[in-house]
Amino acid sequence: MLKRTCTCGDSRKDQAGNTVILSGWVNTYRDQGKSLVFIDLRDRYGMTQVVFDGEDSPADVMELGSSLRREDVVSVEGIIRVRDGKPNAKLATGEIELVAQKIEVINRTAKLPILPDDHDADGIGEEHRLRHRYIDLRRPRMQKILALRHKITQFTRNFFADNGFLEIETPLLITPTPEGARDFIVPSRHQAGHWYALPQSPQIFKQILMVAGCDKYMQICKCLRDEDPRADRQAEFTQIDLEMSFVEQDDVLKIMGEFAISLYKEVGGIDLGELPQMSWKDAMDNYGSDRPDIRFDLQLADVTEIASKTEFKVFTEACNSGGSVKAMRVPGGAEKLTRKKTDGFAEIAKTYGAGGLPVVKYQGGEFATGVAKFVEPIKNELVEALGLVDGDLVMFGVGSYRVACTSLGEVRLAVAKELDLIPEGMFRGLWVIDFPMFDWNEDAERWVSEHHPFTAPLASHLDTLESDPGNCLSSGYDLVINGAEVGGGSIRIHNPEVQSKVFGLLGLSQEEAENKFGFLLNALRFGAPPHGGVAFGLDRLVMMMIGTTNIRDVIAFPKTQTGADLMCEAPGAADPAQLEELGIIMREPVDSTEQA
RNA sequence: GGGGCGGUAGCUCAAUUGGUUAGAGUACCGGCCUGUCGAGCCGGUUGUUGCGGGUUCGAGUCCCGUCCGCCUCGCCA
Repeated sequence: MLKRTCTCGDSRKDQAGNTVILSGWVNTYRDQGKSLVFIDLRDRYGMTQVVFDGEDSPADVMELGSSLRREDVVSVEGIIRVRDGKPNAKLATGEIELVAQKIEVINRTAKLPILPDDHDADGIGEEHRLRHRYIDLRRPRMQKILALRHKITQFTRNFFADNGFLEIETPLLITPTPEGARDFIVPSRHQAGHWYALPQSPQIFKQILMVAGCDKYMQICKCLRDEDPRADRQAEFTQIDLEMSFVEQDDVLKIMGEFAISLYKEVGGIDLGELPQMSWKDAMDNYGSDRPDIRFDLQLADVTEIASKTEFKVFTEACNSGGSVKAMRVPGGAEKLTRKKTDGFAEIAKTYGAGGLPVVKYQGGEFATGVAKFVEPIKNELVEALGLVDGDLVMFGVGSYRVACTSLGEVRLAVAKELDLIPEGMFRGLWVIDFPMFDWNEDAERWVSEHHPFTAPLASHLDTLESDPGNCLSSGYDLVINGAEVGGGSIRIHNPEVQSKVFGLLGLSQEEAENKFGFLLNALRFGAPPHGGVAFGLDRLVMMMIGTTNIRDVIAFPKTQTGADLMCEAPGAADPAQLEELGIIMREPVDSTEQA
């Protein structure tokens, strides 16, 4: 084999005259006739133009050169020379070319299902890209993403190692636990009828590592949650998982904030600025979200009290049933937002549980259109409360507190997009803190954890844990950047009695708690230090730095909406003998030959 | 589980109101061309219109079912 001496991204003008060997894929060929052929040879590092020239290349090399087609794999030995023709400004190697002297055609490609060069690949359906991922990943864009992801994990390991964290692995085959997401489960052969669960996160194990005296732990680990995916999440994803002992909330936020800021700066070249803290209540009140996008203003105001003075049934019903009316002033919205557009925003509000989206314009000192006649009696109060100026438009979020806030909060994001209020290239992050401990679930008629069941109540709220769980605040915190949750964590409960109380509030009996979480409760009984930590979503960090909203772009071998790997065709049928061994009987036989 | 969009050549798409032999670009094959770089010019091969059923003289087009992909609500401690 002709062994390469440098890569397709290396050569520059000052190496003219050198003999080198390049190996790679034929990105494109340009056949100019019997005795002049160009190919762009591509590898991970770049592209170099190779020229087969009747005057300078041997005849047999010339002939092989002209037979090359896209994605053939070749090694070429040749002499670097400054290009005869114009340089190509698009290539780092654009000033030189390699004059072929020897060639080895290592592998010719079969008929290509898709083409990998970025220009052609832009329009290729994702289904084809996933099915033929080995070709898709050759694209420079995908190579760039894989490299960035590597840089992020590398930076992460270095940062935390420098700060005294130990990287410790935790098991993949663990015991199923109640609460949280749906588990993926794995049958046990030795104990037929018993099942492992795959971890939703290493949460309990990292806490136990703290009890075990490890003090500072980190791991870059796969987490698995059998829930329906979205554009920015899928069942199998990766967390940067961390835990620290003998710390309070501010200690954790300090070092994790330093990590985030330096990661964005060092790897992404992005200035995050400082990371302010905002309470969950303020985030909900002012931004209608627990992950507020603070790159633009457009804040919400509470006008419940004012709205209760109207005769507008939509308002008064919400007010009388303990709900809220939120208002958002859109500067200049009276002109910019047509009826058609506000109708579109109303659809968004409805998606998030609101009945609709009352709207009113403020022009010439009067309310116009929409619900103008209903809000006329509270005009002065509204103008003052919202600081309305001529040409503004006001949107109302109505419903329960959470519906009023979140529906209008989602509309806020849509309005910002519509009016182009989000500055390009800006990154703004913050810590959202002081989450509620619990949220009341109507269907189950019980409290559910806002964060997770191991989150400690704020010390100042410990007394409300049992007396008023709905108003008990936790020491949970989320890192939010540009409106996306990129990490979250909490100070954990290190007292077995408090942990038992929380399990009790979540509807787990003492017996169930011992049954399901006994090992954690035991660990807490044998000398648990105060501890807390964070988990960052690695996929989201990569997405944000590369500027994509598609999580599959940042995962080498991602899954589809139905959890399939189109390349290896997982999941597949099991061999009946395997099932027999595991003691599993299928209710209906699965056709193992089935094809899509 | 619900809602929405899509599936036609290897790929990206077109195909009038249901109407002749389903087209174009690209890839690939052949030919021409010595400075191209998304090369160009000429010619050619390529179809279970996702799958199954129905309506009709006639279905890519209409109806029903189903599969796959994407977006989304629920869900994601």
